[in-house]
Amino acid sequence: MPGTKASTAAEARDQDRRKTILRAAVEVFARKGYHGCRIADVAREAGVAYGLVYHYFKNKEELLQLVFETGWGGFMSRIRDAAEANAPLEQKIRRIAQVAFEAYRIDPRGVRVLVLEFARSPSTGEANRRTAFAEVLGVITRMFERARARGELRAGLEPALCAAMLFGSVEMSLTGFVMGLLDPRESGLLAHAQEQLTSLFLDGARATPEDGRWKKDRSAPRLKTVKRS
Amino acid sequence: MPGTKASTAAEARDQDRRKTILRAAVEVFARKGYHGCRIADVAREAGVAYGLVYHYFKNKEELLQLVFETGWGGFMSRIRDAAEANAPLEQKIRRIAQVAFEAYRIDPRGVRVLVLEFARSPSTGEANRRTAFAEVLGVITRMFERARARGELRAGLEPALCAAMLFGSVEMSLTGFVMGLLDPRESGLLAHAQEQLTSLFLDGARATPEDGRWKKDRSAPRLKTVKRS
DNA sequence: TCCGGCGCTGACTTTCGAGTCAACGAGGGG
DNA sequence: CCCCTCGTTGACTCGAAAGTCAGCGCCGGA
Repeated sequence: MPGTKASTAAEARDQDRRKTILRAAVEVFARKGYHGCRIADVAREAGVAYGLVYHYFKNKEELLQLVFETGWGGFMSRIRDAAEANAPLEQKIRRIAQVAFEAYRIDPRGVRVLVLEFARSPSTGEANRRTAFAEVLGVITRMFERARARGELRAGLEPALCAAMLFGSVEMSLTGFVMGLLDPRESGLLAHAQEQLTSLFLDGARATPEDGRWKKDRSAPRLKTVKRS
Repeated sequence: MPGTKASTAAEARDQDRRKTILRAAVEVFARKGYHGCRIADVAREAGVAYGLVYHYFKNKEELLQLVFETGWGGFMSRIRDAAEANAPLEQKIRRIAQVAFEAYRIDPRGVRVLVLEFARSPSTGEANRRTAFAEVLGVITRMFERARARGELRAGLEPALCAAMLFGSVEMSLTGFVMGLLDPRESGLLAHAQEQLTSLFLDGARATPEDGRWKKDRSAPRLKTVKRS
């Protein structure tokens, strides 16, 4: 039936347009932040007319809401996969770190939006960000509860606080990268970050009595200080 | 000289007014966030006329800037004291945690503003928050560098990443409290938080041998479940 | 080639809040 | 007791950006 075919093709083009605009929104959002983001900018970035944005999205809020949901949804599902995997705690934590830093490597701009803008901006009021944090922290808390039940967690540690600390570590590290306070190019810091995060979280920062023990042969133990002024 | 006396008294009253408005600004800011904050709200909260705000402050930006500087400045100087104290790493970390959680206990509203609004909102554009984060992370990074030089830090840990993880842990825990995801009243969680943060950061989350021994077979390809239940 | 619909356009309207300013009145000095 | 100063007031101006809409022109079909 031609009608179906045509309408299908039309719908496909529609979706393309939507995606174009959405991608442009991410771009502008990453560059100028939530407040500095004007619909006119999004339209220009997408190469479409101002009014068209309102054809595809009810208003600015809905647009930004969708930008967020897309990005956050993807991130969340990966985190959830990692946290709910059937694996030892160590592997789960490593995977969580991996999800985060890999996301940054692949799409720094998208991470920037999530970490710096969405996580704290009143887009749909506060409910949104509150829900988002509650979601991650909830998932990770449950991971630690299970770990505790299995005896993988050191005694006396409150799962909810562990979750806050783990996610906080991840998030602030990403913030450091995103803001340029940590330089990803420097001595493979980005690659190192994932392993250090896992290691520090599991075994702590304290020097061991027999310090000098290494899990793995690493060639360059000396890293120049990464400090931005 | 009466003139001096009068002008002094006048100046004192001036400062009172300024403080009243500043305090009102913190209030409104905590309640409605940076974006929802209108000068009209601040004026109403302070019980003064709209125009008077502009007598005491150049513009909205300056007003909010001062709100931040006051709060952040106090926080920073305490953190700096803790990080630069002449004490073992463990004590410094404990003090940093203490500064944060104590601040929350005393003035949740102020912490709310700092943690949820200031830390991530484009107030004076981005420069502000970038500077703020750079400042804390810089101070804490230096703390870890000194610790490493003294042999207090486990080998292979990058100070800048340690700093991001420590501060991230603190910040996300506070976020949890501020957002009500962590309940401070619950079994003394607030008091516990400080100790757990220190303990976990220094010694890790991994169960100790007496908790039940786990081996970390990183390279084992078996993703199959670990039998312990 | 002509027609008709609709995706698309961007100028216009509306809304909203920052920042201004002319005037008011309390209170102190002459 | 009056006037003058200046802190204070809040209605107004102005600009910026969200959101609307009347019509244009592209494209597919006749």
